[in-house]
Amino acid sequence: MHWSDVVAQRLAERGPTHIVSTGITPSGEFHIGHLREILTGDMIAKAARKAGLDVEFVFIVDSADPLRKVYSFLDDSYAQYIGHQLKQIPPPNQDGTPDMDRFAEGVSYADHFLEPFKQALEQIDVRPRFIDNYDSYASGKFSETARIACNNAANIREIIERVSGRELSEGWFPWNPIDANGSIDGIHVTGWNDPIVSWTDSEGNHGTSDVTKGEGKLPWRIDWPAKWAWIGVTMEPFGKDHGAAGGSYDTGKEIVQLFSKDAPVDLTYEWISLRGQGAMSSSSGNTIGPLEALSLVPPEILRYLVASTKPNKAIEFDTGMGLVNLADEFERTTLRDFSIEMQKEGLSRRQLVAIEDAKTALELSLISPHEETASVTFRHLAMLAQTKSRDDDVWRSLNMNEPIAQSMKDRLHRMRTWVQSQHFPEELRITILQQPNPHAIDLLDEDNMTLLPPLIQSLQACDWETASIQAAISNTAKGLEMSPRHAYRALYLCIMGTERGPRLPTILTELEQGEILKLLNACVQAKQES
RNA sequence: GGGCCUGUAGCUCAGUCAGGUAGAGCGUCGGGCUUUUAACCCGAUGGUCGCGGGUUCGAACCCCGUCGGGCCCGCCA
Repeated sequence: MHWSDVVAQRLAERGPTHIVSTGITPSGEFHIGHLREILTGDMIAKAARKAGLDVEFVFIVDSADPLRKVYSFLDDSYAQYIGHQLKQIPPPNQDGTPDMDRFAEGVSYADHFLEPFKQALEQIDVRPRFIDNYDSYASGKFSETARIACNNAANIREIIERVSGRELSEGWFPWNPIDANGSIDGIHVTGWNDPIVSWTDSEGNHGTSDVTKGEGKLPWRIDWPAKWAWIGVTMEPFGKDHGAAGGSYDTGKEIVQLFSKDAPVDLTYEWISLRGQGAMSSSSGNTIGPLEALSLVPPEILRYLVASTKPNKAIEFDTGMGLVNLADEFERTTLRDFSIEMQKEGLSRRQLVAIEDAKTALELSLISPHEETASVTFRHLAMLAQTKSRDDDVWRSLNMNEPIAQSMKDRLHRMRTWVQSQHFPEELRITILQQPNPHAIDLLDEDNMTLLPPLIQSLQACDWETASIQAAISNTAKGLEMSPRHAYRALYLCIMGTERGPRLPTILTELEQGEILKLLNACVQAKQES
C-alpha cells in the first residue's frame, strides 16, 4: 500500500471527518524542503478523500513568530526588529534593507516571503485553506486556549520539563506578551489575572497584555497544540526536528489534553538536502526555491519526487543528472498500463504492491486535469532544446502538429531555462570542439581512420544542408562496405569528443563547413602523429 | 547523555510492518532497427542483502549485539 493510503487508513479508524494541517514560519526564503511538508499533507488529504473521508487541508502561516536574528540576507538594521512578530515588520529590499514604502502599503515581512511560495503552490496544484496565525491571535481564535494555558501554567511547566527533560527558567510563563517596543524578547511576566498578563520589559517599562486579544503569543510548544485545538486538526505531518523524542510533538500531545482535545495523527518526514551540499538552510543561502525549481522542472516531477519517496526517506535533490533520471522515470511511469500489469498471472505479493504503489504515486503526481500529450523524455527534449533554436523546429522533429498543448510548450520553455542554467549536467551538454580532444583521438580505431579521409572529401563536396550531409556520411561508409555506425562514431569523436551523440546532420548545418573540415583534418593529423 | 533514520547489483532505490528459492530502473556489454532523435526493441551482465550471534524446517525480513553513514533533541520542514 502506498504511504499516503496507510495514513488514510489510520484516519479512517479514527472517524469520518478530518482536518489535515501543515505550517511553516515565513522567516526567510522558502525552499523545496518546505514543499515536502505541504505536498505530504496534500497527498494525505487526497488519499483520505479517496478513502471516502471528509477532509479539509489547511496551511498555517506562522506569521506571529518573532524574527529570531538578523539572517545573512538581511541588513544589520534589522537588529531593531529582533523579537518582533513577522507580520509586524517591514519586508526586505533586494539589498536586505527594510522596505518602508512597501510596508506602508501593507506588505509585511511575512507576506514578502509567503507570496512567491503561494505562486509555487498554485503551480503544483496544492490549494489549502490558508490560516494566518497572527490574524488568528488578533481575532481571538486563541482566547480559550491561551486562558487555559495561563490558568494551568504550573501544569504545563511540569509537562514540558518532564517530557523534554529541559529545565524552564524561574520566570517562565506560557504567554509571551509584546513589550512597549513590539518585541516579545526579554520580557518578564509579573502577574496573571485572567485574562490579563502583567509584564516588565528589558527597559523597565511596565504594561499589561490581554491574552484574548492577541497582545502577544503562546510559546511554540503551547502554540502548536493550541492550534490543533481551535482548528480541530486531526492529522499533521512534520519534520523530524519536531518528531524527536521529547520534542514539541511529545509535549504537545499532553498539553492538548488540557484543551480537551486529542493530538492529531502524526507523520514524521525526513528532510530534503541538495545533492552534495547538505541540508537546505535559508540562512546559509544553500537553497533552491520552489519557484526556481519550477522554472526547471514540470510540477508533476516535483510531486512525483515526493509521492514516490516514503516520508521517512531522506531526499537528495539533484539538479543535474538525478533530475533527468527522475523525469525520465516519471515519463516511463505515465506510459505504463497498470490494469494490464495487475492482471498478469502469478504475480507475487511484492510485485503487486510495487505496481499499486507506482500507480498511486503517479495519480498523486498528475496535475488535474491531465492533458494527453505525446511522450518525450527529458533527455530527448534536452537534446532538441540545444540543437533547435526555433520552437517550431522542435515540434516538427517530434511530429507534433498545431495546436501544440500548453503543457508541452511549458516543458520546452523550462528545458531551455534549464539548459542555460548552472544546474544543467555537462553530460548532456552538447559541445563542439575547437580543436582535437586527445582522449577522443586515442579512441579512434582503424575503421574510423579508414573512413575519415574519404568522409572529409565528401563533406567538402556536398551541399551544407541536412539531407546531403546525411547522404554523404552513409554513402561514404557504404562505399567502403562499412556500417554508417563507424562513420558516425568517427565524426562524434572528432567533433564532440564523444562516441555517440544526437543526430549529427542537423547540428552540422548550424556550424561553419570550413571550421568542421579544419577540425576533422586536424584530428586525422593528430592521430597519425600519435 | 536521550532518540530517530539509514546500510540490498557499478548508481538510485523497492522488498523489512503479514519470514517461504534475491527485485526494478538506470548504467555496462552484445544484437536489431538496411540514416543514429543520446530515441526505440531484444538479449546478456551483475549482489557473501554492513558484520556476528540467536529463534525457525526456512531469515534481507523477527530478536540480541556490533560497525559505518546521516540527523534531531536551543521555534530552522
